Amino acid sequence: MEKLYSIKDVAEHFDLPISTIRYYDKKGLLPFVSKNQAGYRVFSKSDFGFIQTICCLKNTGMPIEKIRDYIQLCMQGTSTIKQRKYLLQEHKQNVLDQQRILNESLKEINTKLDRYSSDDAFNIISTQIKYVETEKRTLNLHDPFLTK
Amino acid sequence: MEKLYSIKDVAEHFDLPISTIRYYDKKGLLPFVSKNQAGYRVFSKSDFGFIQTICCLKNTGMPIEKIRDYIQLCMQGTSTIKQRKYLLQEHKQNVLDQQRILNESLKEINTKLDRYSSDDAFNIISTQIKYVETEKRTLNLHDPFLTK
DNA sequence: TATTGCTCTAAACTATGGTTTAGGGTTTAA
DNA sequence: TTAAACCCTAAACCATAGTTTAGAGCAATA
Repeated sequence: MEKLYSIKDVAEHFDLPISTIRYYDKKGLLPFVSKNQAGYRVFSKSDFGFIQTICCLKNTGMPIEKIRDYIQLCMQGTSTIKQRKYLLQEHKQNVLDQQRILNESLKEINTKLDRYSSDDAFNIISTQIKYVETEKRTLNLHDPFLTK
Repeated sequence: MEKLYSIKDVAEHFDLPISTIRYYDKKGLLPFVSKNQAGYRVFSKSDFGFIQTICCLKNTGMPIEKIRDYIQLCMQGTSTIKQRKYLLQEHKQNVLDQQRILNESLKEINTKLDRYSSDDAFNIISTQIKYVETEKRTLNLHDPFLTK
């Protein structure tokens, strides 16, 4: 049941441009990929697992260089389990931080959307504008609003 | 109680480099900021509100150009409320997508961390390595593991 | 009043993560 | 056996989001 896959197969499976896969290979992210006699990359099923991991780390904002470090640790066998664990624990904290920031920002966006969607949106925004204009005038600063 | 603030004050408040604030101004994100006779930027309290919004959009991955568009709509007064709402609704969907991706990726990371933290980590990883090596051998591909 | 610290612009530079192009070989199917 | 579809590398190119530098002016204080 074992099968070989081309770079195109991989690109389609992960919805990535072929050029990106080549780029990742050049950056050292794909040391597990073989090449055939013609110099073509040939992928096996287990390579898909590694690439899935690469996409997961990429999607959570890990820089290419660090992904490469992680993959290289994987290639060094069981002796690097502790290092991989530390690396992923640190990254997990980054992901949790990103989630927190995203949540907080989403609240701000929802607050604004509620205002814009309110029946009273016009009056709310008008009042805000007037407040800013008053403050700017008091401080002798230019009125930033373009409403002539 | 009205007060003026320098670029340094703003930088410290938002924990941004001064150079970034100048960069945002150059990119058109800060049309509400005045300058004094010496050409120095002077910020008022209400400017902090706009900049808070800019940071919120930046933190959720909105490109500079789109933030500029949003701020410019704000400066055009109440007539652009509907456009602002659409812009933010679209962006909110992006944020929700980001959250989904982050959640899914976090699950994968946790799965790996569980493995690395297990008492049986060594055996689990060993077995995985052997599986890959067998597959690669069957397909006549090189063994990517560096364990001599 | 002079030093220190703050500010400015313009332009060059950097980092990251790719994409595109040029030139050329391989594979498959009609 | 040839055209279409694939694959390769190297190198140039691009976009985004800044940062740094150079050269200069303003402000506060000892």
